[in-house]
Amino acid sequence: MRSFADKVYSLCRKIPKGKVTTYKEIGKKLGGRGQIYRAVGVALNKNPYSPKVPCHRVVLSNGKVGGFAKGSKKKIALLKKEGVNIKDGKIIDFKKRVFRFVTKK
DNA sequence: ACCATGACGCACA
DNA sequence: ATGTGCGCCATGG
Repeated sequence: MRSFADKVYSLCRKIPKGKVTTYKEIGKKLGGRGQIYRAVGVALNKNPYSPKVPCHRVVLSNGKVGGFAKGSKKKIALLKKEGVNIKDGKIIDFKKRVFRFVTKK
C-alpha cells in the first residue's frame, strides 16, 4: 500500500550514513504542504521496518534528535556510531550534517 | 464522518 | 536564548 508513510520509509532509506534529515525536509519533498512533517513523525513512529529504514537519521529541524520509538538515547547512540557527534541531544554541525533530498546547489 | 493521538514546527512572551 | 501554547497533517478506532 503506497501510502504516505510508505514514501517516508523510502526517503529514509536514501539518507546516506553519517548524515541526518529533518521531518520537515521529508514532508517538503513529499508534498510541501503545511505541517505534513506531523504525519511523517507518525509514520516513522509506526515504522514497521526498524532495521531496514534508518529512521534514527531523522531529526528535528531545530537540530535536536527528537524522539525515538526505542528511546531518544538509543537514537543518539546510533547516530554517534554513524559518525554524527551529538551533544546533549543536539547535533553538532547540524547544518552540515543535514542531508537534503533536493540536493540544493 | 468525527474524535483522538503523535518520533514536529513555529510564533509569542 | 529558554519555555509554553497552538496548529496542522495522516492514520486508526
